[in-house]
Amino acid sequence: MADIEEIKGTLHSWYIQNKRHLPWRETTDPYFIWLSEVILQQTRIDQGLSYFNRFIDAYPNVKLLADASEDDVLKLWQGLGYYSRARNLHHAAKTIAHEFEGIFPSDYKCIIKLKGVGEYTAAAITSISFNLPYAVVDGNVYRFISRLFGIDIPIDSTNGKKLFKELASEMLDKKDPGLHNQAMMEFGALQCTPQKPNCQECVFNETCMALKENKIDKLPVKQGKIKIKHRYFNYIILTGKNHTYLQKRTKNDIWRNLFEFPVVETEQKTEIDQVLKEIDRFTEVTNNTELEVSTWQKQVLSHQHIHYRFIQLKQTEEKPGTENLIRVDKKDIFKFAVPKPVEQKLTQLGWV
DNA sequence: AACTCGTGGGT
DNA sequence: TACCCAAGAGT
Repeated sequence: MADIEEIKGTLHSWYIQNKRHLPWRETTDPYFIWLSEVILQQTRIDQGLSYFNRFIDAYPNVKLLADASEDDVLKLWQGLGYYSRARNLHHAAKTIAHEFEGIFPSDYKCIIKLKGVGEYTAAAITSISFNLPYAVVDGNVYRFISRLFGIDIPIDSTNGKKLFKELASEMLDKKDPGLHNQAMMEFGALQCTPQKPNCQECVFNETCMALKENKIDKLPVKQGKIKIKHRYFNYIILTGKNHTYLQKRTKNDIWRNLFEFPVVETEQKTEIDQVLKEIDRFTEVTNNTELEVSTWQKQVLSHQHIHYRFIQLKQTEEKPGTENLIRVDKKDIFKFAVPKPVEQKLTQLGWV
């Protein structure tokens, strides 16, 4: 095996030649680095890039983000998923504005205390923005290191996390930790890819243990397997000529603090009549005509499959419900952050 | 420490 | 199709 210094040099050169040009690589401002790192958590660059640009456009500095409303921040985050990131981002912005006078903290211990900033993000910000020697360990780094050294300890085990963090720290180039960390991740993302990496043209194809032992497709090892839960949402669209009703999801559940049509959740695909009984919670069915029911569709989440359909009831006589329904003019619906199934329905209806 | 939180792309 | 995975964090 080549020594660590040689590996670092090879990686460094590879990065200089192959790195992608991205907006957050044009700056070391910790606000922009932080924003990009939170957006990119569990998210591909292709998916997050436009969100980054919209956020720095809407909130050019941390104070402006802190002064925004959570509803507005969530609206800008709509479609990106893992909405706790947006809520925590906003919360942390307020912390920085109020406790640090709007100046982004520069040491690891302060940064990692911010909501939504864990070990990975704290290491990324401190190394890239402040040139501090903290090694990042993300999915790319796990994959690259496990293959390079032929390590089959599960990356999602306690021992595995500890070992990979130690190895990443050993490999870290303390003279340029920011460049090194980004090189590790970029290499994992572009060269040492999850499926079918091009090992023939890899700069480490003579040092990589996994390639030598023909174990590329077996590394890294993951032990955890998630169990999928099925849920059934009957969305009730109550409409008048120019309005409808929305609710805010305030429980500790998926899509927390996003808006949606009032929903009747059932154990399975229930008969319409059964659901209609529940609708009396919202309004009186007898005053509604023209019932329109969509087919079932499915939204796949990490741990859940949400089966959903829309039951549209056109009201001839307005009867506001009893359960915190928000009466919304159709022309104002675009202001609300909504989950993907609702967004698609709104688009189909031509309301957004 | 296991579980939960979205969405989209690739095979 | 069904599965994997993606610049992880909070509880």
